[in-house]
Amino acid sequence: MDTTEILIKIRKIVRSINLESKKIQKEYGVSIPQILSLNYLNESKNYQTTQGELRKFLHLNSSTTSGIINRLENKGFVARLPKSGDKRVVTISLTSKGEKLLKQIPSLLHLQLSNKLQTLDENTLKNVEGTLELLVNLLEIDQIEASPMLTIEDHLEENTLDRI
Amino acid sequence: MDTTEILIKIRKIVRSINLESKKIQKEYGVSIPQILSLNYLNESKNYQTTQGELRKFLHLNSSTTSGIINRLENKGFVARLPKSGDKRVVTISLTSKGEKLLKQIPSLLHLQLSNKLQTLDENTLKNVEGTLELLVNLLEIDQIEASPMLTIEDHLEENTLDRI
DNA sequence: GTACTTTTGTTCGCACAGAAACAATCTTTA
DNA sequence: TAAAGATTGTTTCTGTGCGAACAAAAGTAC
Repeated sequence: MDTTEILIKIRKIVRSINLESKKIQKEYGVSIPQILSLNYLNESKNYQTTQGELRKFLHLNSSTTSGIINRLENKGFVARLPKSGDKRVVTISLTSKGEKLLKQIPSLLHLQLSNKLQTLDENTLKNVEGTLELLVNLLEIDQIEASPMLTIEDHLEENTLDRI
Repeated sequence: MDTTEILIKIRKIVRSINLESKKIQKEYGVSIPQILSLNYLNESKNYQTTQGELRKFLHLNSSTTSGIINRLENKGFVARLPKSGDKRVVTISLTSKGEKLLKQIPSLLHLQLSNKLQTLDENTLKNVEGTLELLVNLLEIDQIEASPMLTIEDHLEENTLDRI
């Protein structure tokens, strides 16, 4: 029964993170995925990116990414600029209002989980990382198998984008 | 930057599990939370339980649990029997249709994650469990702090229910 | 150079998830 | 016993997340 306990533990971890996301949303009006998006924009060239780049960074479905951008756009933190050469591509830009917000929000490093993690000693932290990496790999093998040809490239690309 | 990488890794794990849940839902018409609920009912006395018990087992919000029961009820796998002594309490019962479904669904142990986990050797598996336990504890401390008096009991109660 | 295919995003429908507000019922207390 | 409070669920609102269907634009083939 070890494996089902692992499933439940993962569920618990997810739930805790969701709860923290809700808390942040209540305080600052933006959720964690929204903050991750704003952060990505803030560190992008010209404070701009495209839906596709953001999608790859967040590892999310295109429709989900669209929804997150919609909410940020409605609040005025982000603007869609459909101007570029390829007219299919929508350029997303951080607004000054969005930049102002980012400065007021405590960095993600101040999240409860991050804080707690930093209290761990070096070896334990490395172990945590290694275990998660193991789980990620265990799970991602199937995704590659279940996907068409391009996925292996996507996968490599994803890994190179694994930074906040 | 270790901590942000950990956050992203957790996101990836969650996403994989969600994808699997969607796949199961497409094949069998029920999602993982719904299957967990049916399983719980199947192992309960008289194939019956209450919303509150199920909520504690799933570690979910009352409104979320309500929604899951609604979907199961609409499909006829579960019935609400408002008969018990305490008229606030809603008894939930597994229908024969629900029992039939459960027999056709491969056990949760056949989930991809579970299968993969079983390929690991004893020590690695123990390590995975330990790490997740560590994360759970790290995260749950805050929930207790942030909650009113009863929470500590709730927490203990939750732990005794941590089986599928 | 028109027809087919691919790429890029959006929209819709669904499920999950939580908070807040509410209703109904039970319990306590004054 | 009548009023105040607690408990149990539901409903409503919002956000995340995915797949399917779609539209628009770009690229390819013939």
